[in-house]
Amino acid sequence: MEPENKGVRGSQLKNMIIKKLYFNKAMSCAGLSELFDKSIPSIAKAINELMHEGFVVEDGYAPSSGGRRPLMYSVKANAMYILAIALDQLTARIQLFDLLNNPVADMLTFELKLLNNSEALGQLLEQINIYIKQTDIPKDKIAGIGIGMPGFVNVTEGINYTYLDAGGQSLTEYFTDQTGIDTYIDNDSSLIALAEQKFGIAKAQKEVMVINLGWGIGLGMIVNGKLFRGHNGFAGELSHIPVTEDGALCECGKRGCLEAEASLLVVAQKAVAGIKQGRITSLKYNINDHSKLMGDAILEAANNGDQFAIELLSDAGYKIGKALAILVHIMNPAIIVLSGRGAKVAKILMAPIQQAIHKYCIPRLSAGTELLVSELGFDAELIGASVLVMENFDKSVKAKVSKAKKAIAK
Amino acid sequence: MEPENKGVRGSQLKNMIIKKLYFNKAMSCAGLSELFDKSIPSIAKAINELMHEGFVVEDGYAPSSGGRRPLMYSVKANAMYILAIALDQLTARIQLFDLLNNPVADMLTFELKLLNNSEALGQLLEQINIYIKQTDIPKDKIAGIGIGMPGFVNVTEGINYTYLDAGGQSLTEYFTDQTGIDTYIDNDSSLIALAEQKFGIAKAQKEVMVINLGWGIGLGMIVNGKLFRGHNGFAGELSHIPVTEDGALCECGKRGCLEAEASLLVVAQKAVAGIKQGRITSLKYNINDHSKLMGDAILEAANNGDQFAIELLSDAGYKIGKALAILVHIMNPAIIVLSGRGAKVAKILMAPIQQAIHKYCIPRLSAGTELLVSELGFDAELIGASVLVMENFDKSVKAKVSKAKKAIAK
DNA sequence: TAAAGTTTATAAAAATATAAATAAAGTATC
DNA sequence: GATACTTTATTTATATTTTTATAAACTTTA
Repeated sequence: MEPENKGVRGSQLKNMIIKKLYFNKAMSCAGLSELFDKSIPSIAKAINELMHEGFVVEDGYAPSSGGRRPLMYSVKANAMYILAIALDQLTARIQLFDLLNNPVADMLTFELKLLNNSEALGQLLEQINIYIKQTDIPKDKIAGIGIGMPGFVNVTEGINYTYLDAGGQSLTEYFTDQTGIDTYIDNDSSLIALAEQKFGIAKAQKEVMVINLGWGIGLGMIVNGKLFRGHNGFAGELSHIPVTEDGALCECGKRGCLEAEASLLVVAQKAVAGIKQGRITSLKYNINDHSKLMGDAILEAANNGDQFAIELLSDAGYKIGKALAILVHIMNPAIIVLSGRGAKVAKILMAPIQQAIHKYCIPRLSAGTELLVSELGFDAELIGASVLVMENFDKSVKAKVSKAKKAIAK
Repeated sequence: MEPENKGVRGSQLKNMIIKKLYFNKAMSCAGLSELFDKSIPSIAKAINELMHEGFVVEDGYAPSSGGRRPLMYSVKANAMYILAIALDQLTARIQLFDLLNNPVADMLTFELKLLNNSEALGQLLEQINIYIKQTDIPKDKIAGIGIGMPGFVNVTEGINYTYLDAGGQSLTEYFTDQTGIDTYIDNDSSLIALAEQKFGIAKAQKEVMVINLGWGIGLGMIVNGKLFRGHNGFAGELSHIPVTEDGALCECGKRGCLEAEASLLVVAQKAVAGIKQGRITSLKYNINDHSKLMGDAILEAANNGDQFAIELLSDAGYKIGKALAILVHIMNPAIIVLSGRGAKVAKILMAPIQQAIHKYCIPRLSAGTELLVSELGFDAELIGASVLVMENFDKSVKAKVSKAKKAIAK
């Protein structure tokens, strides 16, 4: 009876509603009306259509604020699904979520070396297709694929300049073509920041700095409520900020860079050196051990009270705090979140970081910034990948229309 | 015949058009339609009304881009006026502009000491009222008053925490009430940044850092095309970033802060000390000279080739460059603009600043950022104050309506 | 406990914006 | 140099959106 598509305009609003409900759990017509600056009848019409289409469900009445109670609406969890993928240098994780961020299939983890591995791209695609097939969910029910990855990522072009070279071709185009599902990519630290701001400890905050403590030291920046990437997408390069005069030589050629002084990899190297010099510690150094394994061992040992490990991490924490003090001066964030692999020793890091911030910040600035530890932990990047897809959800219709027009023009 | 007010909705679009034409000189119906995502008839209707109301004029045809030439529309220069005010610690400037940023009356400059001067507020108000009366332009023709001032400014509350205390009352409310004209305030460095991005050398750029080289070292940040102020409005606090280990003691209690090492005031003090020690220079040190006068003398001397002055400024420039290197790592700006009082020696500062940026930045980042010198110079703050008013122009109608509603509710 | 004031929801009429058709004024192509 | 194609502008019919009025559900106050 009704036309299949009611034009870009109407479905634009509906997509905006779905997106908002994904992020905000439940809202009333009145609330959405206020938010989008549309009349209540317009919202009510859109909501009714969305209910008929199976995207939205009624979700009970909210408490009254002095008048008639609003009927709340939520997104229907299984209306669509999102495929989230998190890569680090060595491992890939794939996980399908529903619209309430619940996993709807077991997570798939597999080794995927990114550095100098020309087959990585093909391997990842293969695993994605296998994973989707195995979940038995039709592809058109998957709203999109979000991929978080280390390296310098150009989000608009969909290219990673560091890893996963597709011969200059856009990675997003590659995956979109090969899977038939809209794909979006971003830097791992950026996605962790996104996750913390949408569903984590920095929820709804507008100025948030998220530190990704891993083998390197990453920074994801939320500025004015949105991911900030800078002019060329290279913003947040905290790793090469100087924290000591004439310190260790960094790969970049300078001395005293944060990454060369305080990354988990450096801490591990210092641990190995210390053991060789006979430091008493519960850490065992095996000549065959990869320093990345040593890194994990240090986190364990520190949490178990090993003095040497704690000492090393405290030293690293103080230097991180010094860099954060500079960051606070420039950005004046509401919240700094410690996230990533190193978040599990956050309790040990907190004190020296906070101490350095207080020492190196003018009080007015340090007083305005709260230092918090991630609660999402290891899941942050996957959640962030999921968020990335939904962030683009309301844009997709318009983009597709203009894309189609361009294609026709050719 | 026609109703006076055609509702918030229609006039909202018209205000958006006026604002856009103020910033962009001339645009066509088609261009505005694309920009605001409104149909051409809607735009045409609004434009016609604006022409009847005397806000907009036809501005000839633009060259064809392969079809019928678009008829361009511009804002009518004398449709409204803007009162721009620029304060520094010692002096106030008042200037009335038309909508093409042309001065429509002589600039008024007068001494106004901000520090520990409880009468400053009243004096400023008096001069404003005198100035307006003298121009003979009716108040309802003045779109707003924009005031730039040093100190920590809370823009939303309209309060300056450092100067011009109005007993906790909002400065914007004070001036709006006392003059009958909507007033907006902001930090001087922020307004300089705004001016550079709208009408200066960084025009239309989205990621811009503007350095206000004055007695202190200020930073105005344009992020994602908009002024960035941070969570508490304190962002861009470049002055207390460490640039030397164990350097000069700063007012803030730390050592080696940029401001304590490289501000114009410090350079002046170093000059005085150097002369006392017998350095050969064209600079003359009079025991009665205020060090601020010495600062101006140094700028002169350096431009005239005085080696000592150049040496002092080069040293300061290198330290500023060191701080900018950090800024570039974090913000990845497209452009850094040198502006403010010190811009007149920019040619001397450029080399050491650029040198330090190259030395302390990883190449990928320094390559993406251009270092430029302001062309607006001393006018920047006034232009910025004018921009501030127009930035708020499209918001005002809605804000007034909601404000009026609140007032009625009481 | 009744009355008054809020907030939310729905259904009608009224206002507004848009798409489609048409015209006008160019450029590019053969 | 005529024809086809672009881009811009105007008009009209169509579609959408909002206002206004009304009702419903609830809190607060007298």
